[in-house]
Amino acid sequence: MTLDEAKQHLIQAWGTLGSSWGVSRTMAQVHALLLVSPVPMTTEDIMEALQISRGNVNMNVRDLIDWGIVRKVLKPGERKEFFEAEKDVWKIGMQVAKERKKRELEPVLRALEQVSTIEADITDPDVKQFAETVENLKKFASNTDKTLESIIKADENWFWGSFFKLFK
Amino acid sequence: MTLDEAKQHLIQAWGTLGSSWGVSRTMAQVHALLLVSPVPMTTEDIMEALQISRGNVNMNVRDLIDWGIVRKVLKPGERKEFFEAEKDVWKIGMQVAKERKKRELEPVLRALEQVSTIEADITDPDVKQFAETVENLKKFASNTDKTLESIIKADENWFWGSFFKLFK
DNA sequence: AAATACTTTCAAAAAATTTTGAAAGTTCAA
DNA sequence: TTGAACTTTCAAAATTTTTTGAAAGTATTT
Repeated sequence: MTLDEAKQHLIQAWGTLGSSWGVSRTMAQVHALLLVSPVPMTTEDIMEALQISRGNVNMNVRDLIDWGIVRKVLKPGERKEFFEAEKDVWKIGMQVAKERKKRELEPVLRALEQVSTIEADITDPDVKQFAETVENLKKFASNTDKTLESIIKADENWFWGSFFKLFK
Repeated sequence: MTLDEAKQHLIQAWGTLGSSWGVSRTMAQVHALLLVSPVPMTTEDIMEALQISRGNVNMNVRDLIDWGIVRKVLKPGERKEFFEAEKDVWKIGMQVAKERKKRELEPVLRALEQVSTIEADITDPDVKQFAETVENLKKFASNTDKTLESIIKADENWFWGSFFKLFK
């Protein structure tokens, strides 16, 4: 397998996997492409490499930037914008965990909170059962949320931890 | 809010959230419906409650059974099949973690493994960079995999743990 | 064996999502 | 201020996913 073949493979695989992770194929492919590119790429480079339209590249790159795993790079003297992916896999993982928590977990919690304001006859066994199920879901979701939060916080503290050690 | 309104709310919310979790809206709704139903439901009940077709109910219920979070229940004397959701939220979480690991993480690992068989000039800095990125992805994915595995194993052992204590 | 009461399948239709590309918008140099 | 070099937007088109419903399949009763 040559380097280019291997890259092609990885980009395709990442794209396929993207769909099962709830990310569009193209967004995953753009990410993979930038991830394995040794240098930042322009919109045109990405269009060329993945054979997709300008608008498509623009939207997907913007989304990746929103996710915090791709950065805009401006080269002095160049008008064009270049893009590069975060290469530190741990940072990518943390960023994705953070975003998914925000986008997926927090809405669940809000929805459960709203539903648990049900004011009905607690003696009704059906109401009791429902309230209990919702309560359990809430506990589970909020535990998951807190666990993720502390992992993320611990990771962010790591920097400050080493930073302060310099001064102790 | 009445009980039925609260149930409707939860089903709708679960459906919306499903999409961002890579699960189809309807599958999530069927799951929510069964989760808040105090009794097992038939295909017809589900059709009626969610206003969807027979085939659709059949497929989504089958998928939920594949995921291991819904069970077929046969009532003596009844020809129809009834369905009920696993109500233990921790068990649901574990089951979902287990399936997602199998369906999402393991394919990533296989794809990375395949790509890392690249046989190219290691002195080429581009090849080196690529190999390193893939290596890091592999490490991260396999760490995640192992962590999940041990949580799942620990959870499964919990039962045997208490079971053996009875005999010590 | 035939009728009945179900469940499953799957091709076609509908719905949702993604992609395109041309037009509008922006930025900057001259 | 104008024009060149880019980026962004968005309505329409293409694609993918989901849903439907009728036909086929299966099991049970008579």
